[in-house]
Amino acid sequence: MNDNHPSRDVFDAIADPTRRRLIQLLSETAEIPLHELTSQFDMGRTAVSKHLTILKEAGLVTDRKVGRETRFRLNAAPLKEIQDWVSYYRKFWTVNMLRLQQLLEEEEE
Amino acid sequence: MNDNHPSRDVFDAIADPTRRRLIQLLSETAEIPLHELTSQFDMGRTAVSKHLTILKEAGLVTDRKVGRETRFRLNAAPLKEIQDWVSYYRKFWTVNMLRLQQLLEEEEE
DNA sequence: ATTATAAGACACCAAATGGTGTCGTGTCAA
DNA sequence: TTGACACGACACCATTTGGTGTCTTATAAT
Repeated sequence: MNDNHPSRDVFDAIADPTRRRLIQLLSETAEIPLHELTSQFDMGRTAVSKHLTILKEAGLVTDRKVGRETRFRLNAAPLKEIQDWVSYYRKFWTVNMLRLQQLLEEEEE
Repeated sequence: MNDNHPSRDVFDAIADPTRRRLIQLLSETAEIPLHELTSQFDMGRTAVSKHLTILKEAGLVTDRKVGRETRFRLNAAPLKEIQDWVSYYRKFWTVNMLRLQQLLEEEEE
């Protein structure tokens, strides 16, 4: 069970807009070959492939060879970590905390 | 009302673990001066200050000068964008979609 | 008045990032 | 069997990133 994948931070993986768009595309179809994904972007196959590698390292996509194609699929499970993280801060924006804190501070002075 | 801040992508801002820890620290106290934040990290003041600048550009923190200190505070509101984004993918991990898709595919072949 | 503290503004640097182009190979089609 | 296609593996490059150190200035403390 050796890993082989250098294991990426999921936060890091979703930081790039191209990778978020890849995730979006992969969520729309069960399985998509590289060349088909590439045609959706203004960049070469190599670049798209690199982004997919990063997503793979974060566990967000898996791939398999079918004939001469490499087909990619989404595995959204690691995104749970993002939701867990962000949900903690929800209480800080539901009320307008910034305004609240400012008022509290003006009083204390 | 000109911006002045180059406006950062929130996804980009939270990609760095140091910045996430800063957000964590700022969520625990209403307002913290730079030197106090710096003491929590294994890096110089300049580095921490740079991270805070990035968070500021993303709108996640605000700062104000008090005496010789610069005090920082959290503004979690922009994190809503993260939650909105990730919540869309929740349906993909609630069921074990990966396994499900694999099964569907084995059938179709 | 002198000294210590807090922090902004730089200049600097190594490593990572996000792209490119090319070459070689396996696979499908004519 | 010949050619086109899909892709991995590189080598390469400019820019960004994430850190450093130094200098200067404003403020606070003694």
